[in-house]
Amino acid sequence: MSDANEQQQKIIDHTEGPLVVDAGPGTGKTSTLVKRYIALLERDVKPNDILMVTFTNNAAAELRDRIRDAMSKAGRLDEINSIRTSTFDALCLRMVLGSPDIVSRFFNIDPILSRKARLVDNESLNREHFMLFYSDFIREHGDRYRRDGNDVTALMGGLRTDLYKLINKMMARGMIPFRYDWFMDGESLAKGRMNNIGNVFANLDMKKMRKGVLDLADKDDYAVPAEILNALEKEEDRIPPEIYESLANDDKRFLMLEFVRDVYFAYIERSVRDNRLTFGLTALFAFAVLYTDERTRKLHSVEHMMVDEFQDTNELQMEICLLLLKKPNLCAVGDWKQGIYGFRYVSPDNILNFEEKTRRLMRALNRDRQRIPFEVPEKFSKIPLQENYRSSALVIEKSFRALDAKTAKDDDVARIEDDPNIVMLRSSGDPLRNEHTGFDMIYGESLEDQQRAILDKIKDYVFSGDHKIAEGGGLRDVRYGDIAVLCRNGKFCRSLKELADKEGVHAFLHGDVEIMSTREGKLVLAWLRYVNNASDIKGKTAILADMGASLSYMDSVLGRNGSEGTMPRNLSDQRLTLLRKRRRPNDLITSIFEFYGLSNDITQAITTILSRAYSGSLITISDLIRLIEDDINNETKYNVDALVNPDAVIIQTAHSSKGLEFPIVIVAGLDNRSFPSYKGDSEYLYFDEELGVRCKKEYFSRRDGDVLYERIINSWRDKLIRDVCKKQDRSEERRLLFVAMSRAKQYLCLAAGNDPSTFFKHFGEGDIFEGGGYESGLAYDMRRSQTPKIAQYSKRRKNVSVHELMEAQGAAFAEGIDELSGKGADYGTAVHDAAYLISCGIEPNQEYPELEEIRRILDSLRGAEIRTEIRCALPAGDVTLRGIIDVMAEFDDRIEIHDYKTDENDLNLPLYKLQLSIYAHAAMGARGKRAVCFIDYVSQKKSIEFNPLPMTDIEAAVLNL
DNA sequence: GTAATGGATCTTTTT
DNA sequence: GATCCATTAC
Repeated sequence: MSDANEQQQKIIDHTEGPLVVDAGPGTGKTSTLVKRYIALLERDVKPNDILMVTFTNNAAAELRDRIRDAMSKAGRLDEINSIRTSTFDALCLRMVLGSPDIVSRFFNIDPILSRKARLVDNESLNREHFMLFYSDFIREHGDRYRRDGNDVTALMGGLRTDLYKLINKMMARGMIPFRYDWFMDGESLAKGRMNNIGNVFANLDMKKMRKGVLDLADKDDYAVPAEILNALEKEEDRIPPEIYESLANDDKRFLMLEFVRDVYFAYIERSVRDNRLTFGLTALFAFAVLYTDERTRKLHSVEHMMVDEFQDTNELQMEICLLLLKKPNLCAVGDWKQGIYGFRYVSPDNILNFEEKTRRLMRALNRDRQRIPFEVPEKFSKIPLQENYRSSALVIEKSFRALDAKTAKDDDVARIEDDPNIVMLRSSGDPLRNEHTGFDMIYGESLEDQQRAILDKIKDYVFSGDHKIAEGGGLRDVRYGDIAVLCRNGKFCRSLKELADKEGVHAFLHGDVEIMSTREGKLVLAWLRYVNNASDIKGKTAILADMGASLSYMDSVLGRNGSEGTMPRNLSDQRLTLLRKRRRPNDLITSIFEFYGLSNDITQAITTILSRAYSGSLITISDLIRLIEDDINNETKYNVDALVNPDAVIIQTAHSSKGLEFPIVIVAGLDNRSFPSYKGDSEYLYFDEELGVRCKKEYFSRRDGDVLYERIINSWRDKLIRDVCKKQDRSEERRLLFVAMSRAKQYLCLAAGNDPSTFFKHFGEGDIFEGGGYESGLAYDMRRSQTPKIAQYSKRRKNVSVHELMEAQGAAFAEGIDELSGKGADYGTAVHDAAYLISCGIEPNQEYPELEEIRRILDSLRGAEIRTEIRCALPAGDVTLRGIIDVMAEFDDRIEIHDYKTDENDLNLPLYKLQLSIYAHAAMGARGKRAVCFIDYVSQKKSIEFNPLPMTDIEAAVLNL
């Protein structure tokens, strides 16, 4: 391990009292943490008294490995098994299951959590559990919330999902309900700080306010009370107190708050009764146990605590940290600039205002008795790490520029040099990185153009020879695996990956996938339905449609055109086989995939998820069906452990790139409204620090004679508050851009489409560094930087179908193409369709003499992964050739490309060789294996095997166009 | 100059 | 259904 730099050493030596480490990207915080750990041991602190907390299992495991390593080097082998590293969640679970009975004491409820309580990590199942509980709650207590001309039950009827989300947010925020009130300051948090922000109203433009109210009064789906309008009439230039009062508080809202609290509390009670934990509940209960029980506190508390990624902690986690300390030795390591998890109710506040928050929380937690056994420390230290060992000076400079990029045209963001919280870094890594570095910007005229420009840029990095990677003190050429493309959203990732496959660029998509919406997921759903109920039309239709059955065929099979209608024999047989496995879902699902010869990362993930759900709380096949349907509806994503090709470009979201580094990074999709994203909170029920718990809808009733009109309408109060009083904070988008850009070690590139965002323009328009005050005194000069010329991707690639290309190859062949065989083109198509059905395991209802040969060919491919009718694309010259491969069989060592021909002679052979060679090159590019071609003359019962023609022949053919 | 209107386009996810 | 921005209206 290399020596620590000056600042790192300060951190290592700082062993007494609270310490915040501002660890920007690439500053070596993990190695500093490891060294600090060893330093503590050398001061005779026992391993049992040092707790290292991280967020992910990976991070915890890595930290543990590195500490072990360092300890064995330091000759401390005897203590190696006492290292305490943990994730927050594992730590909390251990504490809860250690003293489960305390939870009931804290909440004063009858049911008692048992040691066998289970943590359910499937979000769909948890949501479903909540919904079941909620229906029971409404049935029993719904009437309570219909009073005083209000009906919260009706209001919430359509907002159940929002309610579930809100409760989870409140957990993270440390808002805890009791039966009749809230824990600590929960109530004032729920009500919001409206009373303290009178000055917000004082500064409001009365004209704007008046107009806002009057506009809403005119609309059908709002109901502004008459007294508010009257008040507005009277007061000319001052905001009438009635409006102020009505915005801040009103009875309707208070009944809603009561409802939310009661549901929240009853949900906790029910979860305890069902012995069922979620991640949120586990943390909440861990806090409850620590807060209540001195014994548990003593059992788990430590003298030293180091928390990594502290900017990602929420309020509850920070409280748990404080309750776990014997002494004020909390070392919080993180970087507020990388706080990008606001949507999980985390804000960089914990690290930015560490001192103030610690004081406040300690006071609150010790208010009635001393739970934290020390006084609020006098001194809080903050040490920044300023040496960056990852990136070139250029990359660092550009990354920091992200922090003052405007998120909208009129955004007035402070320049980074004016922001006291920003600590500049110097590049201290391999000096070769500063020689071989670059910053580029590219854009295209459309989304696809942008993605093609990205792929071209990748090829340029890899093949032009203009770029070198610094490694082990030397230089080497660029490989695909050095490059990462970081996008704002998953959709962009997926479409880019698709295009990369078509263009033969080796790429690997990292990230969670909506696996239930894939073909594999839908097949399982269809089969489960069909197995569960032999007359399930949806299931049967999906199975047949997947096999490419025609509409008329499906009608006859499903008995829709008057006939009896039976499923094909092999399908009904398969159903019976599966039915016997209905109690063994793992086996059942595996068999479904086997039937299709499917075995890949997606099938793997689906099998695991469904089996796990089954072994948990689900019992029947209909439960599994519901789970899959839920996941499809809710677009639930699951992690898929894909096989990683070490030499492939990594495509992932900017969020998931946190903590990683790559020699070359392309930040993609810097498009207007996309990155930065302008999308606001879509929840109708939400919590906001200032506004408290609010609802965008309200219950409205009007009595007209004997008739009562009831409606759920938009809340004028909420609309006004958000329109007039709230400005939205998009700083997180800047931090996300910062995270993405600072992953790069040497080369950085930004990409946009036809409508670039403010972020993209920030780096492209004019010389933004001119006259700037970059007198930071650091080792590089920012003003030296050039604004790059933006290379536009102008030439749009033309798509050419393989058949067009063949037709263009001269008169000699043209004749043959039009009449594929003596039997005509229609006949050829019919045979192809039948062949497709056979490859899917279905017997076609029409028999052709050629099918015997086709069965023989498919038989000969046993052992290979067979895919049929695949679209493929191959860039050649300045066009992209596209076509459909009849059969592609992938063996371990090779790929076989087959194409059925019904010709009676060999006249078109040279042309077909060209056609299959194109397919072969596309397949070789996509799969990285050699390919062999087979022209299967199924009418003549012979196959011609050959090696694909070289690319030069294909390019020559393109020139003939 | 400012206000009203219309068009385009819309996310992230450890445990 | 919200929200920014460009265009039009005054």
